[in-house]
Amino acid sequence: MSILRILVVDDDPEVRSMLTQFLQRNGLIALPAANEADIRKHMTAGRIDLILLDVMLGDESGIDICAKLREDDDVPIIMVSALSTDQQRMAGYAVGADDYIAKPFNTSLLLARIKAVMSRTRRTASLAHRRRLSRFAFAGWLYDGRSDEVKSPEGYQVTLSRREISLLQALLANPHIPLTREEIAAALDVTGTDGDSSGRAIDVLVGRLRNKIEKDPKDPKLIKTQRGVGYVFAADVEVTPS
Amino acid sequence: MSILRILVVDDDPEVRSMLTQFLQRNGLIALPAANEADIRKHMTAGRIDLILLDVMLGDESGIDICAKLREDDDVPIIMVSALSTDQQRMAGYAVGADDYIAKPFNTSLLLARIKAVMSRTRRTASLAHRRRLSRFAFAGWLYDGRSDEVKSPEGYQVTLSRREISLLQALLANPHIPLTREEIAAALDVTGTDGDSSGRAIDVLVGRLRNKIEKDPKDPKLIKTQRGVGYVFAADVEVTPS
DNA sequence: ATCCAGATGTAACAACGTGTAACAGACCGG
DNA sequence: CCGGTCTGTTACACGTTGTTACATCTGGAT
Repeated sequence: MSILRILVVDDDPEVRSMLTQFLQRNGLIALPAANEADIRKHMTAGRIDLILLDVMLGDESGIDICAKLREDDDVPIIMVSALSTDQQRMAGYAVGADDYIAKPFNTSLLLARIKAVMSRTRRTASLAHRRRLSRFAFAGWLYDGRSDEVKSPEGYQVTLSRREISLLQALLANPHIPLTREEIAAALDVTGTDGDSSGRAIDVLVGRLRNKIEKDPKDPKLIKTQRGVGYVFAADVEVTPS
Repeated sequence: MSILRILVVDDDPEVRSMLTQFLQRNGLIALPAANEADIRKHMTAGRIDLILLDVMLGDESGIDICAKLREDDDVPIIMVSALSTDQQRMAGYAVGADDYIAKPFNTSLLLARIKAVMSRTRRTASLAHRRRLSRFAFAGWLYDGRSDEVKSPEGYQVTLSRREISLLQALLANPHIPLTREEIAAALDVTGTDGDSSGRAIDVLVGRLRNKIEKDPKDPKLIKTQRGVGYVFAADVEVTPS
């Protein structure tokens, strides 16, 4: 079995250096990266077994990068953050992160986590297939994650706005799991608008998506309201390769 | 396409009860166990898809149990602890735990964690099928747990509120068993309101549900009052897949 | 049998949660 | 410039929920 090649992604050079040295001292190959371009370069240049991906990468969002990586790669990803709030974890899981660890971390725990994730990866032989899955079928509808196209049960293509698609993605990634408005907001845009907004934007957005995909928006069957909690995608979701 | 069977292992019966009810309300089959012997019994008796294993089990150590389980089974294990020290996490990962979660839980995160672990192990096609077990027939009424729809003996759909449905679920899950107000409150809402409320909310809620499903709410036949105890669902309940 | 303290039923009310129409501002293309 | 789309904010309507106050019932004590 070959030595694990870990990609360490952090915009802070000191953290990068410390982590790579630590991993190397523990028998792993550690490659530093500061941003998405670095990640792409390393992954093109050679095999990467696992990515330690910081959530805050200066101008870039680790969550966004994770989501993009997931579109075309199944490499295990451990998200790293100084703030491991539940919302962030949900967002990370929503975009396909394998695990989450908070800074400052116990380095021994980090090693244990890395081993656990790699162990799981090996144990799940078909994990690669799951990570490439990006076509979602639900209640006769079809959402293709690559093309961002949505087709109705009758075969019509339905035009959704950027926000509506993001909301649909968040819901499809968590079928039958109630999502709070904060969680939805976090999944929609972690680094963008101020998350402190106490407005009704999510409700309106949900209403707009309902108007487009529900047979009867006044009696929704797909996106149900869970009073006092938020919204839950109530349809079965089948995920297949696109 | 089977429903997830979760084994809840905790020596504290209150925690066990709370967790199993929460999981059941979310469409999972939850089986309680207090110690290793219980675990072995359940795993011998039938399929277990995932184990929520508390670290501290009275005289027994969850870590030790996890290690032993790993010797001959690859069932996914989420370790649970009130103290999520790094040492404990490391020990858990070292003996093969799949994930770790600290009490008290964010229940949405717990569900997300369960889903993530199950997705990784490819043990489930989708969480979408979890409600197939939950159609309840009683006295001509029909409650479909999948759609949360309630039909009267005359075939009319009756609209129940979220709380009314939760109450009905709790009653249907325990036919002919008197439930105290505290038990009903616990079944209704684990993470919400303070359970110490000495108000009359449960009584009012029961009254509201009676108004909707009793032929004569002043002379209830379905939800009977047991004075000094609480309420008992007096009708026979037949549970079938929906 | 009567009495009564405690238990329970319930109407009324206030606060809260959610749906949604209307509007304004930003943005883009013709 | 104008028109169309997207998006969040605002205001209002309506359903839900718990609290409060009072009426009624009940079971045990006398």
